Amino acid sequence: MRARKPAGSYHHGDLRNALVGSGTELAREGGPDAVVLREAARRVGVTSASAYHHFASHGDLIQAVKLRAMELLGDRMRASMAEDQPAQAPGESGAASAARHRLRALGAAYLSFAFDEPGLFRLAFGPRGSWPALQAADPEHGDSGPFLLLSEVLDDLAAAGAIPPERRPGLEYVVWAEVHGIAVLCLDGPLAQLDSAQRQQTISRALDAIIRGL
Amino acid sequence: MRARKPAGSYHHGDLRNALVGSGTELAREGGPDAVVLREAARRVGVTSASAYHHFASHGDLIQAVKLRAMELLGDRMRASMAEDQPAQAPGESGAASAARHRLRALGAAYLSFAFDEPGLFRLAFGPRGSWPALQAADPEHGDSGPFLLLSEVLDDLAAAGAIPPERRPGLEYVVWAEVHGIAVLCLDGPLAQLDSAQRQQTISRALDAIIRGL
DNA sequence: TGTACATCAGTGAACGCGCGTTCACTGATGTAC
DNA sequence: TGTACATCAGTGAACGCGCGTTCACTGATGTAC
Repeated sequence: MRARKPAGSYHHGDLRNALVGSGTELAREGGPDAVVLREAARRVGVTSASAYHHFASHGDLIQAVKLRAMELLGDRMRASMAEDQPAQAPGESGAASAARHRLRALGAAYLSFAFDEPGLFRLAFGPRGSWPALQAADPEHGDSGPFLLLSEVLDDLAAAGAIPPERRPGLEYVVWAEVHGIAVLCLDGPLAQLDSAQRQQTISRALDAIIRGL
Repeated sequence: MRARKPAGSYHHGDLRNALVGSGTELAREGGPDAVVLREAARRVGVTSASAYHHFASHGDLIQAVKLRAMELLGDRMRASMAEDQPAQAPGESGAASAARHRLRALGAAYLSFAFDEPGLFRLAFGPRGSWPALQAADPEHGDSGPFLLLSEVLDDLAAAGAIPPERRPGLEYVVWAEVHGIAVLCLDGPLAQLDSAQRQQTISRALDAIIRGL
C-alpha cells in the first residue's frame, strides 16, 4: 500500500487506485449496477468531479473495476494451484492423473470464487464493459490470467497423452465454458434453488463429465 | 390477439399483456437495464401510473418479462425439435444416434436464441428476477419448458443405452450448464471477440465434448 | 539554495435528466334488482 | 328492459431521488533557472 495520504497533503496521491478499490467494493456488495461513480468517490472521501481527472467516464471506471475483478479471479485460481500440489514428483505414469487433478482444482477454484464473490463475478462476465484480448495476457507483469493457467494444464494433459492431439486446439474455450455454465446457472439461473449439498453434487458430476469429455 | 382495443373504448382491455409485450421489446433492444416501466407504458400509449393496476412494482414487471423470455426460448427449442426429425422410424439400432442428434439440435437452438436475442437471453439468465421452480413446469399449459425438453431427450438416450443408468440423475443440469456456458462466454465473455466462423467451430467442438462426456 | 511559474489534482456548486412511485380524480364497465 | 351503484382501469400532475457530468475555481506540486 503506497502513499495513500502523504501526511498533511491536499492531493490524494493514489486516487485512481483508490477509486478502483472502492468501486470494487461496491461491485462486491451489490454487483455491476452498484458500481456508481459518485458513491465510489464518496467512499474515498473525495468529490465525484475529481474522478474525472482519472477516468473519462463512468463506463471507464466500470471497465477498470471489471479488470480488477478478473485479476482477483486469477489470483484465486493461482493460489489454489499453488497449495494444491501434494505430490511434487508424480512419476511419469501418474502425470496424466496429476494434471487431471490440477484441472479439477482449477475448476473448483473458479467456482468457489463465483460463489464467494457473486458481485465481482457478475461484473467480470456481465454485459458491462468488455474483455481484453486473451492473447495479450500481459506477460510483463509476470502473472498469467485465468486463461493461461487453464492452457498450461491442458498442455500438460496433452503432453501426458490424456488428450488426443487433434482435439487440443481451442479446448480451453470448451472447458472454460463448461465450468462457467455451472457457475452462472447456480448464481442466477434455475440451479439457484439447489441447497449447498445438491449444488456440490452437481458441480462434482459436471467436473466428472468435463474430464470424461476430454 | 384478443381485444387489444375494443373499438371506442376507454379501457385498454388487455393492458397487462400489452405491458409485458412492450417490456419484452425493450429487453430485446437493450437488455435487462432497458426494461423501464415508464417507457413500457409510453409505448403502449398509457400513463405509467396505470401499470400499477397490473404490477406491484417495477421488479414485478421485470419478472413477468423474464418469464416471457423463458417462454420464447422454450418455443424456439420446441420448434427446432419439431422440424428436425427427418427419419421418423429410426430403427432400434439407430435410436441412440437419433437421440444424440436431437440433443445436438436442442443445444444449437438454445445457442441460436442466445445470439439472435441477446437482450432477452441476458434477462432470462441475469441477476434480475428469479427462476421459478423447475419441477412445477406447468403441465396444464401443455407446453414443457426448455428443461423438460432436455430431460426427455436424455431419457431417450438412457433408454437407448447411450448413458449408463447411474449417471442419468441430475444430468440435465450438467448438460444445460455446458451449453449455457458457451452462450455466456460468447455473448459477454472472452469469446465475444471470435468471429462467427471461429465461434461456430468452438460451438461445434463444445457440443462434441458434451456428447462424448455422456 | 531560492524563487517564478506552469501544471496537476483536488473543491464545491450546479445542471438536467429520467426514473419509480403516489395521489386524488374520473370515465367505463358490469351486476343486482 | 331499465336503472342505481359499486367496482374497475384508466388519467394527469406531481414528488423526491440519485445519478452522470460540467464548470470555474484554487491549493499543492515539481521543475527551470
